[in-house]
Amino acid sequence: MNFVEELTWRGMIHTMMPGTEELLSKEMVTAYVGIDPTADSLHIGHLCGIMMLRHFQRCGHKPLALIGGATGMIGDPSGKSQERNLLNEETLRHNVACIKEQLSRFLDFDSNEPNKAELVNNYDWMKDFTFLDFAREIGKHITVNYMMAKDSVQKRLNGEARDGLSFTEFTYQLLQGYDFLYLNQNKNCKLQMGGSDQWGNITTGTELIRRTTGGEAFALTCPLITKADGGKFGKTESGNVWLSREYTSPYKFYQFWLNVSDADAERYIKIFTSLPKDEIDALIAEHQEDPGQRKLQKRLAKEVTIMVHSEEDYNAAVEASGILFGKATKDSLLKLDEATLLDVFNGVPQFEVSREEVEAGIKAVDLFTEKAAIFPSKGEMRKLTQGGGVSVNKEKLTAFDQTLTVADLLDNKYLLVQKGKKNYYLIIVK
RNA sequence: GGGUAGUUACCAGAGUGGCCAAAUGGGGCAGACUGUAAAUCUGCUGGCUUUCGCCUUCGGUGGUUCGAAUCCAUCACUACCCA
Repeated sequence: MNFVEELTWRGMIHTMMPGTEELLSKEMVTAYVGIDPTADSLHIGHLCGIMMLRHFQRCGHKPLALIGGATGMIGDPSGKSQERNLLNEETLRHNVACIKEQLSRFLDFDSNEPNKAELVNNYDWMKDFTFLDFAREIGKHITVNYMMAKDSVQKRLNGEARDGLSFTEFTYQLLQGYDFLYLNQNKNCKLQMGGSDQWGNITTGTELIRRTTGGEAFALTCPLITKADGGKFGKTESGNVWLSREYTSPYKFYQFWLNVSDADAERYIKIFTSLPKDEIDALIAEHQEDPGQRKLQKRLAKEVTIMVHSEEDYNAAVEASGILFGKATKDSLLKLDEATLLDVFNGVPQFEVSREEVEAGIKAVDLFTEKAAIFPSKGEMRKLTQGGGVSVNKEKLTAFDQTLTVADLLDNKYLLVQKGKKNYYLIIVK
């Protein structure tokens, strides 16, 4: 199955420039996807582009990951970004290193194959490019009329929520276009991929290449990942879902995928796993027969967790989920030995308090707001408790100022607090 | 440079001297029901307080007033039109 066929059945093609498929079938092609290094970890919003590169490499082509060290400083006007801060070089270097580490789980950077992946940073070729040179060499090839016609620009100029567009942001598409030109000339890169929101920026690049060097260049975009209920993909109540375990624990990561709705699961498993078509088709059929089993979600969560983290992390997450969401009671918690308990709660936020404070008996409110930052305010905890949303050791808290003592501790050491159904916290008494 | 409109909570958006911690909608969180899903119903959604109440908030600053999101002055920012 060739690259385009692969992406097609996976539902990962939104728009493709005519001629792309022919190009891919006649030679090994180099393609790139851009990534902004605004943090030292990728989040799952980046995953779609990365998966495109991964399939690309598996189909024998050469993937480039472009880190937008320069463009990331400016901010893409498509989407509602604010003016961004300049990243200093040190931060940038750190972020690039971390991102490369993460990318290496998906792409092969180290082989001796001709199609090994490469990482490039546009800061390297933008930093010494002066404004005058840029204006003369790049700017003169593209008309403002052309740039104005872009959707991302039009939206800011005439849309419902028009809020103006600074010159800096307006220039963004040219900078991105120049990246493509540079890679086209220096790396023989002929294809740029990205999310459908990047279409306008990408075509500025192909246009620029056509007008300056007459070279051939193509564009391919994937659909924006959406949720069936219209919410933003990749966000939970605690923010972005990151690939780094520092920001999103493997347990939480696993839970995110497990909680995907039926309506989304079919699309996601095609996009975010490398499972072959017949296997996915079989899973979908099984799932439709008995959706309550959530076979799709479980498999999706398994594949992605193993790919991003590891088999051990996956097993730990499954075990923890079984205990936390199974028919656990206070009794079953008491039966766990300490090692298992700690293992299970590895990915759960933990707080330490001193033994003296609990020995005297402490009100739950004080413990959960002052000693451990489970609730931001007492009022919030009170309201949630009154609504029946707070549990301690799997038993609902009846009053928010209920007094807790040593007798409530598991293993004489731990307190398992539940905020809502899905948010667990472990308090360790030292 | 000139003119016009505007800046209210997470977002959108009402409120034009006291009845305003501020309508309504969306989003978010929680409860019930379920399958850790969706849909539906219910509650909450500035802080402290069991309630009463108190404190902080309507772009910034200063003023008028017994009392200001609301009136005045001034500054800043944004959008649109003209140059």
